[in-house]
Amino acid sequence: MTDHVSTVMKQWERERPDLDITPQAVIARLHRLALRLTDELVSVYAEHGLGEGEFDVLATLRRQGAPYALTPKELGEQTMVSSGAVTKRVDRCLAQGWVSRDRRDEDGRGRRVALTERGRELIDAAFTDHIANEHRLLAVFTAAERRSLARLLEKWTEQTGA
Amino acid sequence: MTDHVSTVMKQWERERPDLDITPQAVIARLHRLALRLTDELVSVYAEHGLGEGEFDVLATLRRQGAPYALTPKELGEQTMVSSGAVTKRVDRCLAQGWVSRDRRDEDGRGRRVALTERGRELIDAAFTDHIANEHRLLAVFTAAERRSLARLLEKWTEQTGA
DNA sequence: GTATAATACCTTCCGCGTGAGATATATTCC
DNA sequence: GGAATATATCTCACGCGGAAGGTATTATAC
Repeated sequence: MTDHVSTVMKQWERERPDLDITPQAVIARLHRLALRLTDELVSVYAEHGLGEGEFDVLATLRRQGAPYALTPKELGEQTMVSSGAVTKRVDRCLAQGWVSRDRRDEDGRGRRVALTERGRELIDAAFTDHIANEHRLLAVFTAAERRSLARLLEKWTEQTGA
Repeated sequence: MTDHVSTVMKQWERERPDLDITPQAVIARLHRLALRLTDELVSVYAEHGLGEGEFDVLATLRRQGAPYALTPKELGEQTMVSSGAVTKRVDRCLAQGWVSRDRRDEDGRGRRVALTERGRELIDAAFTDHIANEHRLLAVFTAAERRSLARLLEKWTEQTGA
């Protein structure tokens, strides 16, 4: 009860006693935690010379299975960023030789972004470290707590439609 | 089990059976959820003409209680952004007449950022809507689930040191 | 009391994502 | 087949935050 969010909540209870600010116990904490976790995850990406956007692109391609390819549109849908962001992220990966970008024969409008051999090796190494990092971050919890947390988040996700 | 994260996890299980990717059930979901929630919260700020940064500044000042003032340094510590970001956020609030920024007498290096009357009225209205929004977002859960979730997040926060 | 260091804030440049619009190709409807 | 529309991608201007460096003020050491 001595963390930042608790302090903030006490301030609001004093200043706005007309409001029930209990949701903050969940929502504010979740946001702070997400920020903190992002920093932790990004630092591992950085060890492999990857930014968050690049990791996102390479990992998304990798998990599709061979031949590790998607269109920019699919990439954007799966990673939840705008089309402009996809173009730039792929540009950066392209400049490093991690992916190729070709015209698709079936549809001249479409492109096909695919992992190169170097890209696949890189993301395999980075992803291995990434998962180890996630295990480390979750080490606080017992297996039961993890399941409980996963279930609650899943329920929320479903309802909220994310 | 049909949400995006579940799909992604199945892909990884197929592609990297050497890894235990169960942490993703928690971490990936938490990140997606945080993004989605941020969008929901920001849309309410926007109804009051506020961006996330401005809301953050005004709310932080408001919850301090009268006279609703902090130094830029304190503001940055509480909102977890860089000093450059504080300057710009305060600049924007200043331009709208929501805060004042004066030199402090005790220490000529320091400044004192304070809510104006207009700023206080604005954040009081916006914060009321904000809390209603949070209640709406948490309506999925029973009271017990909320407590459970809050407790798990708090435990994680403490351990991680956020 | 003066030189040095520390502190608080601001300025500037940069990277990244967004969103609107531009371009190229494909589809549909007559 | 041609016009209108739809689709896929890219381009560009913008906003925002980070980080490094600059300036002003205060504290410290001698």
